[in-house]
Amino acid sequence: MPELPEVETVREGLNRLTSGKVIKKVTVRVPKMIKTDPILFQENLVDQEILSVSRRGKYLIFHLTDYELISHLRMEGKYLLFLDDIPENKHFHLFWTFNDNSTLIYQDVRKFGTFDLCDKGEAEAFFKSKKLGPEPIEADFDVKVFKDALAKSRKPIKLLLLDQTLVVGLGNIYVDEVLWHAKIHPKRPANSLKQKEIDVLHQAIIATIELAISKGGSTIRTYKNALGKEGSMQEYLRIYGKTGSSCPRCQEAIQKSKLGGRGTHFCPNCQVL
DNA sequence: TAACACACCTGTTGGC
DNA sequence: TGCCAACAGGTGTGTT
Repeated sequence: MPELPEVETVREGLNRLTSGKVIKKVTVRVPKMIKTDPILFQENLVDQEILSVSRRGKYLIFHLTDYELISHLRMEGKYLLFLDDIPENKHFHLFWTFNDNSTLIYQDVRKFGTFDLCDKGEAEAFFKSKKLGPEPIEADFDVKVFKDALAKSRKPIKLLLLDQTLVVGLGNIYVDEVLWHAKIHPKRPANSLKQKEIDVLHQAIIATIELAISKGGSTIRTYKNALGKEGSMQEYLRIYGKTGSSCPRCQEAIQKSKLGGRGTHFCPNCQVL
């Protein structure tokens, strides 16, 4: 389940493996994943060079000669590069064959991933239309702006952090982790948070994402990076997936409930509603 | 406009 | 052993 740290790790691998390659052929097996015109998608990508691969939130951006290709991995999307022979796999949905005969493949068991092909310079407008919040880094993520946004909503804090408008990159795993670190119950209304709690939460978001990136992300189910390697952040998770285990802080049994349809882990002692 | 429910999708898991 | 329902969850869309 790629969240920002996993996407960043994939980006790094893709940038290393594909920059400088020129696309010679595109095969799309699942057209519905292409959100712009699938025919134009196949035609326009031919002869395009991959200049670099960047990231905005959980989106990957392939910077091409004349276009910007925006890719979202959603739940289980992953990229694989084959230098020659390609094994048969029913979950391989998109193929880019390069000038050196290597092939980049997009694999996605659930077919949730999306692709948007934009003209050069239009990616920014695409992200603006999605109302994406700042990156969870000190330079972008202003605590005062964060505080003002929280004060305007009665939504449970977990759901607000998941919706990508206050800050990008958090998914179900890291939201549970940062709320545990900040000792905030996931169901707390956003506008009930005190200044000190917001400061701690703000720092927990930055620190958790930074640590996760340095560990290559978390491999919970099927995630692997573009080099086929697993991350190690799952060894540093304190609460996600630990239902019934002792809280590392107070030894109380960790509980799991549903919030917004998502499995939600919390310590009933440290994170009081 | 905000809040919420549900659809998308398929492999895995647990209960019977 | 086999069947079936529940579950996993990021995002878009529809409803209230």
